[in-house]
Amino acid sequence: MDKKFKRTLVTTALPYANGPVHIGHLAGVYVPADIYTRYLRLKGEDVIMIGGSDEHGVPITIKAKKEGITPQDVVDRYHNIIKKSFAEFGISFDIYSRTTSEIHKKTASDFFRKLYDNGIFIEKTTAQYYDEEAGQFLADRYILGTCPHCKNEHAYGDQCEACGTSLNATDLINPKSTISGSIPVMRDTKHWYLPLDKYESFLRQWILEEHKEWKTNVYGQCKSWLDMGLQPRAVSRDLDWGVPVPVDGADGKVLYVWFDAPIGYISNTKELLPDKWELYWKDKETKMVHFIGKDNIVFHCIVFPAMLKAEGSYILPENVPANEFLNLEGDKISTSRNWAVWLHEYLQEFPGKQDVLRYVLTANAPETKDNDFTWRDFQARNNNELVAILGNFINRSFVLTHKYFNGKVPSCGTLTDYDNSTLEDFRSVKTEMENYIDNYRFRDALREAMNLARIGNKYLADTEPWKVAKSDMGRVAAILNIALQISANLAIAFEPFLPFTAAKLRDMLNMPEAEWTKLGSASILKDGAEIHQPELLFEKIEDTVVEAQIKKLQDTKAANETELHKTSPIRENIEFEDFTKLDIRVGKILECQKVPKTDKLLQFKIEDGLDTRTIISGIAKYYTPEALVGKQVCFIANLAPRKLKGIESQGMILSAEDADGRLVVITPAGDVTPGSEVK
RNA sequence: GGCGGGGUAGCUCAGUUGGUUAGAGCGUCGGAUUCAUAACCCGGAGGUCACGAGUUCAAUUCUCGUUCCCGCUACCA
Repeated sequence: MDKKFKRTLVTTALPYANGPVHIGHLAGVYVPADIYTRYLRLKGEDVIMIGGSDEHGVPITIKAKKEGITPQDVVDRYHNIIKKSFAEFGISFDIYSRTTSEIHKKTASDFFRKLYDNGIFIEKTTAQYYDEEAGQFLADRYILGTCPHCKNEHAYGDQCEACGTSLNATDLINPKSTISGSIPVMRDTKHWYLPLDKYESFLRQWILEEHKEWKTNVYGQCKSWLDMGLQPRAVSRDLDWGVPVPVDGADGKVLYVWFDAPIGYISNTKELLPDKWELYWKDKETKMVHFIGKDNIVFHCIVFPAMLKAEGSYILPENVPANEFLNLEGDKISTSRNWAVWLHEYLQEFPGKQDVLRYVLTANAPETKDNDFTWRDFQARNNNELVAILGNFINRSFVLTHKYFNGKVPSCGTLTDYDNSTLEDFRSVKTEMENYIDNYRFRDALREAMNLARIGNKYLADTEPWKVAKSDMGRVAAILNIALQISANLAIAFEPFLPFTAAKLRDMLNMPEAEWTKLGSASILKDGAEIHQPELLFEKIEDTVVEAQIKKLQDTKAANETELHKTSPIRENIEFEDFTKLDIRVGKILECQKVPKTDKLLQFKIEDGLDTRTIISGIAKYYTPEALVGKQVCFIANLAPRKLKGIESQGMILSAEDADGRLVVITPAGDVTPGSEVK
């Protein structure tokens, strides 16, 4: 799109306030967004960058319950950590607010109400678990029961953490409310749905036809969703933590967190600019850009635009430059496994080194595919690039100027052909960088900036002012003038990427303002202007420092291993009668085949002594059908039948689960008659 | 299983609307140099562009199949 815009609205994915921020968040969203915003500001454009914490949703209420504090306590804690660390790291939000703010509650509520009044939503009544004692509906996470898969008695309604299986609340055996401990009952509840299907043709046209320039990963995923066909999505939940549904008779219902969260972008803009926020959200000449990670593509490209379109008065994003994921030392970053480099810890352990991390995360940003962050790479990029190329060039320019010209910018006089070709080289950097940044290619833009320093180093190496000084000081003056002009250019070029370093460098150069328009100019510094003594911009990072970080991660890994291999405690005793209710038998596998269109399911035909029966079992990852035919297995014969992928499964084959999750079927040690009871 | 993204030099990654010698940074080897944080500068080596088939005068690039990694989605009685 070659449209001309008057202003830019940059939004950054709202971090979920149930944990601190890590390098994956930074590389995927906040560093690129900050670079983009700083760049536009430097060009003098009208731009605002919006951020905030996402503070609603079930996981936060669970965490609060676990720790015996209120949800508000939880979000207060993490919101403050996140906000503080962002500020310290130099992410230059115009506002960093939160979805528990009053202004957000009102904005989200009004937004819902407008769609409601316009008859956009579909109302649907479904049956869900209800806790009669507590008088409320139960989110899946609030229901505990026995996992039908691994028999863990502490499985949640959405997932069994013992075996990793994702569940429906209705799957649980002996469901119990975690709030009151009572047995929940099914009760009808009404919810509102956004009919995404009605916006399908609009989205098709808008994305697939009008935004072919979006990144391939973004465009591809949108196309995938549109081709699958969109379904209405519930926008409300039975929960007491969130924005209440502003409709009569909706007591105990709140906006579903994905509906609530993106509206946070609007609320936070309102909070920042109470009088002119609409300019940024409703004027066609505003360019809205959502910075997100790849896990958020659907919400920002399909769901949120459908919401905005339904409302009617808002603009839609011009681009959604989603990044892929950053791995850490070869493994996926994981909050729950503590496999991460946490921003607040980094800031403590590497004081004053914000720009080093910003540099590394940008130079190796996951712009087109998942990338890997390693501490060795962090060290190498610092020592070989920031110290050796950028820091060193600045230092030698300053040292030479102080040595030969008492710290005053010498006048350049007449230029040689070589001087001119060097000036030519760095003049083009501005256009190159603009081209890259305008297309969200920050890694390439950063490389261009670094090339400026390479040009400088080469220039000094080729012109050898320390030799020329013995014969021709006029020539030395010209050389150092150019070296200092390159330094001044570096102070501008690096400002979006390394704001702390750029500020320090400007200070050393006595250069109060960085103006993007001057990038490429060889006359930024005036003849005779005084420059300060050089300070080192970067320092080497020693082996011991990165080794300590690697050790820390290894310890985490070891702790996770231990945790994984810990045998779970024996559950509470049951009566003999409870045991006799179970009818476990030995059966012979007559036939076995994979259930089509599934990864994990095998379908068995089993001789049970009286007849044959069909059983489905999720062990396809560990057994091929051929390997099991003819074998004898133990199975539960009186488990209520259940349909899976349209096939009725009449029982459950017993397996042992190893620490790594591998399933091994239980077979009798010797052949027995099919149908024999297991006691 | 379906869909999307990816598999390119020792490492981390670019790129190719199909066309001679496929790039960068780092690492490595060699040279030069000493203003500079043992830094900089110059040069070399290093790739059957995941695998197999097809289309084509020509495929790393297009098509199909296989395989591995990541994400979304279905699924574990």
